[in-house]
Formats: sequence, C-alpha cells, structure tokens
Amino acid sequence: MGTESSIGKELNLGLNNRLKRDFFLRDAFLVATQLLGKILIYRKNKALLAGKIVETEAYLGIKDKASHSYRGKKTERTKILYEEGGLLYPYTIYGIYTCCNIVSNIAGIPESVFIRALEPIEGIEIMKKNSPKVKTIKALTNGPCRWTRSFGIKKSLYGCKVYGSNLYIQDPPERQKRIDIVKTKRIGIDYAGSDADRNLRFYIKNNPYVSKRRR
DNA sequence: ATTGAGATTATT
DNA sequence: ATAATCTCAATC
Repeated sequence: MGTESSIGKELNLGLNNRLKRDFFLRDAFLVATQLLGKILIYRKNKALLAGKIVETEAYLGIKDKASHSYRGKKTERTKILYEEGGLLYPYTIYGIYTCCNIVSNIAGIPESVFIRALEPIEGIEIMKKNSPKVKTIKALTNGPCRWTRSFGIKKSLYGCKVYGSNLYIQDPPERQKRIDIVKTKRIGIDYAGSDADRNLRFYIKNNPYVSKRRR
C-alpha cells in the first residue's frame, strides 16, 4: 500500500479498543468534545478507511433552534434522532451532498453530534477514488460533506451503530491524547437566531484538517 | 400538487 | 459571489 500516514502505522485499528454504546448515551456537548482526537474507522468490503475526528458540532435537541429536532420536530428524515445514542444520522443536503451526525443521549432526547472534519489516517487511495476531482489530501476530509464522500458514507447507513464491526470509533494512541480544544459558533446556521451565537462548534487547535471559510 | 430552502462545495 | 442540484417537509 504505502499510503498510510505515520499515525496509522502505530495504531491498532482493530475492534478491540472500540468506544462502547455507553459513550454515546450522554449529552451531545460532552460527546462532541470527547470525540475530538478519536479515530473513526469504516470498513467496507476489504477496504479500511480511518481518520481522526478534528472538528465537531453539538446539536442540542428540542430547545436548539439549529437542530433538526427543534421543538420536537419528528419526520421520516429525523426520526432516528429520537432513538438512543450511537446511531448514524446521514442526510442529503443541497441535493448533492451527504453529511452525517452521530445520535447522542438516551432514547427520547433527540440530540446529535455533527462530524465536520477528519484527518485522514488510512485508506487515502480509496478516498481519492471516492473523490476523484479532489487535488489535495486536505480537501479529501476537511468538510462535513467532503469526508463523507471520501469515505463513501451513504444514506443506506441510516441508523447504523457506530460501535459495530464495520463502523466504529476508538481512542488515539496515548501520545496523542492531549489536545487543545477551540470552541466557536456553529457554521451555516444563521437561521437559528440566538442559538446561532452559542459556542457549540469544537475543533482541535492548529489542526490543518479543520474546515475552512464561512462565519 | 406546489414550493422554498438547506448543518455545502466548487467554480467564477 | 453564486450556481449546482434535488430531497424533504411545510403549505396550499
């Protein structure tokens, strides 16, 4: 292969260190901040794709004007939010892109964590194949619809557990656990009024794979 | 049945 | 700056 990063070489990407179901049954603020630095792994057929989570946002359910579940709204698209934490909520945006959340908190509390950007670790050649027009490694994964395209995350994964055997998340190596977290306003939710000003976007300070532009 | 807008990206 | 592009969900 020869495409793996230095991080990938010192990681055991197997199933052993997976985060368990309980991790996701807590509030989205906690899950969003604690997911930073963790490794997301997706296996499809024989391919193995892995990336470090470097940017997240918390969506705090029925009281959050930016949330798809604001005021308890429940539709075919959003019903998964009302199930327990640890399930994938992919959805189509602007007709062309797929982006995805991880459902958080216990059943009945429709919170989620939006995964905005990853740092590629393993499977870069496959990512390039999935995003054929992309010219730089960075652009493979530094946006919410970019990393999902490069990973091949489809809406068919709606409701998939993120602590299963094909899709899971694990701790980084001990050496990389210390990170500085920056907290800012969320992106692209100007319609959310006062909730647009809350600092519910989190990213790893100075990480080059954090998404760019916009306010 | 119609319509309006979107948790974005790529291009001009 | 703005077109792309179409699904979803609200409204008529």
